[in-house]
Amino acid sequence: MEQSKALAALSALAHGDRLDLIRLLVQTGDGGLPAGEIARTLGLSASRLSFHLSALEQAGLLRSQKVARNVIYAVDAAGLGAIIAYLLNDCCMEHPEVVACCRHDRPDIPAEARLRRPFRLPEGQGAEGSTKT
Amino acid sequence: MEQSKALAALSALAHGDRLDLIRLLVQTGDGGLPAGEIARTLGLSASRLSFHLSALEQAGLLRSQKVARNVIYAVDAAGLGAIIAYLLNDCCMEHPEVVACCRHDRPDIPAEARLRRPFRLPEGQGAEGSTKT
DNA sequence: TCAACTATTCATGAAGTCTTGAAACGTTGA
DNA sequence: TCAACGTTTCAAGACTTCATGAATAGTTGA
Repeated sequence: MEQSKALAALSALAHGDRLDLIRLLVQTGDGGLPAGEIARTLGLSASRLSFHLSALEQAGLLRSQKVARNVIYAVDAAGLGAIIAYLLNDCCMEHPEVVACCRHDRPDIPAEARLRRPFRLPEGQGAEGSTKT
Repeated sequence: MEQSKALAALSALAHGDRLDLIRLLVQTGDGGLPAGEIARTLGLSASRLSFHLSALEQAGLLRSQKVARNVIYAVDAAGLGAIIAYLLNDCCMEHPEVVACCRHDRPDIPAEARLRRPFRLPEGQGAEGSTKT
């Protein structure tokens, strides 16, 4: 990963609402959520959410897909993994103590917390199958 | 780790010069480097470097120690590990694909690259043994 | 005590980001 | 065709961060 992309991802993550947004979408899983649902859940105005969503999508941390009149957002796991890998490997050179600090197990996170609230579209509305530009 | 601390750390990391600074100090190891040496290595003005150093130290990513007329800076491995752990565990809930993306081995980083250029003080100048406020 | 050295702080202006509300755009169903 | 809906875009102002050079402060050795 280039440094410029890493900087874009770190800047995108350095904001409370956007961190909440990532957490929500990680919990939701690959199905993702439509923008309006995210706005209601996080209590954000439509325009503010749209601003945050596009910041995260431009940074490669989210994917979006237009479905009917909704736009469904989901985390881009590869993008999230890449920025963490950048910090761990490129930046910290796999420094043994850094690695030790962040690779401890977390038995306190129950498995069901990881993929809750899967989003289901109303019947009859299929996905378009391609990622939005 | 609280979200406010994570945000401070992410903001501090979202800057090219500061990422270079972390990389340099990770490579240098626990001995650290004095501010002037860092400024010369990275080609930064003294005031600009001081600004970046205090941003990183306030975010808990560096430690400093006054030694003779120098201030020696070194990475805070626990702090660096904590922000990576925050992203991986608290934010991404150990999402399997995210974890898979960032835990691949990196045999391309030679071991000697991790702790090069250890800094040695001129003889007779001992450390004060306490971290600067 | 004084000059040299190391590092930090301060003031200034430039540049960038954030928030808000209004307007615009495309989709859907009547 | 038209109104309702979901979402994005835009403009303006508030706020924050950044870069620069000058001033300040502490340490050392003569």
